[in-house]
Amino acid sequence: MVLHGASEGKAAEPEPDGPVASGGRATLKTIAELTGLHVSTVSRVLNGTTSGARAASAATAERVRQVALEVGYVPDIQAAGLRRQSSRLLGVMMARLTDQVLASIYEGVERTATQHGFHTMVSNSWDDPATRQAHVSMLLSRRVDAMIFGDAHVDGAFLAGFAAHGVPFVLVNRRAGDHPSVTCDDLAGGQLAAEHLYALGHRRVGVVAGLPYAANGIDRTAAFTRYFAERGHPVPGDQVVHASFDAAGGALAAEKLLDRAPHPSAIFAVSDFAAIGVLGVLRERGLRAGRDVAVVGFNDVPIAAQLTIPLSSVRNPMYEVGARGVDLLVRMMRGEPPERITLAPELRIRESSASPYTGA
Amino acid sequence: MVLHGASEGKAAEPEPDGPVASGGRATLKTIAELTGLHVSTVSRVLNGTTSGARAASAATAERVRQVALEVGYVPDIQAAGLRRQSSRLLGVMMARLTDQVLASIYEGVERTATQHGFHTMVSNSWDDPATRQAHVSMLLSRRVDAMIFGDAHVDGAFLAGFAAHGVPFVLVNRRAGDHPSVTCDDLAGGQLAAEHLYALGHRRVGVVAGLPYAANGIDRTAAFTRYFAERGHPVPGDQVVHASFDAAGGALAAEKLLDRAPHPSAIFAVSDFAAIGVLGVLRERGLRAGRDVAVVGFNDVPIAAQLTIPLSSVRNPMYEVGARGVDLLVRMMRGEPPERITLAPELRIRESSASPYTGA
DNA sequence: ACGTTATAGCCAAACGTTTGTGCAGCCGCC
DNA sequence: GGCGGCTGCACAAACGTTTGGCTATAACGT
Repeated sequence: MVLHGASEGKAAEPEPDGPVASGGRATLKTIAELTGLHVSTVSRVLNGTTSGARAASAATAERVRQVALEVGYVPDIQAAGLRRQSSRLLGVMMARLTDQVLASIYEGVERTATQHGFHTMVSNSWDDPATRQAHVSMLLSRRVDAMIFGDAHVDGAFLAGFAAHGVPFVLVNRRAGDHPSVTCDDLAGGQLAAEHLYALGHRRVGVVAGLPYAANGIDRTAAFTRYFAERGHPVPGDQVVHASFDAAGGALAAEKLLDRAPHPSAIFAVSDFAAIGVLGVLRERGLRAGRDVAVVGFNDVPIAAQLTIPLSSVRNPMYEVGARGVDLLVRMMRGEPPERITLAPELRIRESSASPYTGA
Repeated sequence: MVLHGASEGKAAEPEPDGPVASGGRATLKTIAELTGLHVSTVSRVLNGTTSGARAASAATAERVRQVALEVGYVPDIQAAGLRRQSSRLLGVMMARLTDQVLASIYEGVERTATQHGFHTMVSNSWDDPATRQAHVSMLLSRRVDAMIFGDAHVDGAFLAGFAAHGVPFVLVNRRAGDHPSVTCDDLAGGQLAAEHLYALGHRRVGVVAGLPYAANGIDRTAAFTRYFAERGHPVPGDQVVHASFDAAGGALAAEKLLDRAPHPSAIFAVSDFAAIGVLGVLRERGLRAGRDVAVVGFNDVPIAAQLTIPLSSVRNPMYEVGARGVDLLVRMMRGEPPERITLAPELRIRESSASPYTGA
């Protein structure tokens, strides 16, 4: 368990005639000199190329591994990547990891990438084109083998340019154009929320719609409003307000929605944190969520169920989205065709939307 | 803004006599051949080594930059790192990025590292030794120039071993031993919470203490209980319960604390998300936070103020912790001495602990 | 005995950079 | 007009790997 560097060896150890490079960290050369073997042989042993013709003898292999352990050899992936022309590195762009949804997706990405033998390098783009561009250039510079984008804009302008690099990529969380992607089935999710509120008797509803360039918010909103429109209760344009996915955005949007008289009897927020912002504003105005105004969020983050007024939400399999995204990417790198995958959402009804509309 | 690869050039362009390596992506060699210069000259130009004696002429430099742009050259940092023996990469270990506190700290780390010309590579350790070890080995393999640990265990066993690598590091979020670190002043923070609740009249208090190996939780708890003990109201051992920092952990701990009769009149949770778990349990038991039981959290995450019962909290300058951590690390790499820095917390009183204890 | 084949390992080139050194040409100076 | 110093670039050696090709020995079948 305890690691130890090359410099930790016994100082008085008698050195073989040749000057053993004991200066910096141990490299293949260090081991080669110590064992009297050639560096290529050491490399093959350590890479487990034991199968096939090129294998070393069992005894040699054992000796190499022994010495490698002793000197605390740790391979230089940079050098290997240079030679191999592949970094075994996946670049990941997220809008921001303080968004728990994106952090959860990233966990799925990281875990699954590790299983496939890839490392990941993640950056926050803050949904800002310049920052995104800078970080992507950085990742390209580090020769990532592929990319995962969790911050796509629905217009797909950036991705069109990026595709020219020939680096394979898949989108998670937000789809865009016909690029390969793994997302929650946001249309189905939006409809679930609509069905639920409609069934409760709500007809005057408002939507906190998320950022206008994010496909997840767009789809959730579109399916939701379509459902009401199809039943003869179209949602007026001013009752759909765009805002950031966090609590502050939700609060801002709620202010606008509730300034209208009569205020909506139900609010659908396309993100739980935005919904929490809505709950806060309701309380400030002396309205009780679940009684005066029904609230439904999206994603079903862990705290949704723990809130003082537990929040109804559409469950988004976030970890799964990340995991499946990497799976798809790996398949694509093997030459399999790109896909657009959607994962099924699930409605979780809680107190914030439990009681039927009384027409108050 | 739009990127374009080397393969995007006009196909019919007449090539200079030598075979121009137009196959894969553009390298220094590509540019060298296109300009008729030597690769070393190109390198110097592109690295902005314009100062001093070795500079290229202004005309040459301009031509090089022009061609570099045309062929869409993007440097190979791996190769540069190999030669330069420094990756300009900072490794970051966090317990898990779905913890908004750690994600915020990471944002500070990422931003500040970028300012200093470093890239960051972050991994989730899940507070699990084996996973931590695996990811750290990975980062070492990628030849990180330094490390930031946000997941230190207070015993410091792992770090003692790690120090042998000679890779400089600083701790953020959780201190350990006398390793350099940047943390919130958790002792001061715990005391702030204690002073506040004591002043309100609470004498029978409980603590949700966080994970037993996390110094931040330990310090916050220690200062809190010490304050009460010094005033003749020691907190019984069974009223200090350890749990994870998230809502689930807080809920679990709250169950235990409230099973006791009489239950505590105030609960201090060393994390806001744990506090939210506490709020949930209070509600389930028909107790009202802020009236029946005062609750104070820690960190002051954005949603604390937005909750239906806004949560009192001790503000932790999380972003700042990350940023200052990198600053310190960079200074250390320049040879300046290590430090242990603490940042001042600040009490934010809200409804969850606004009313004085009535002795109910 | 001899050709064939498998085994075990060495050799060297290559990946794309950076950087110390060498070397022309040119300018100015005495 | 010789010479020192500067300018502007080229040369080549690294950095640590991986990998195709090669060689020497051994085993083996005929």
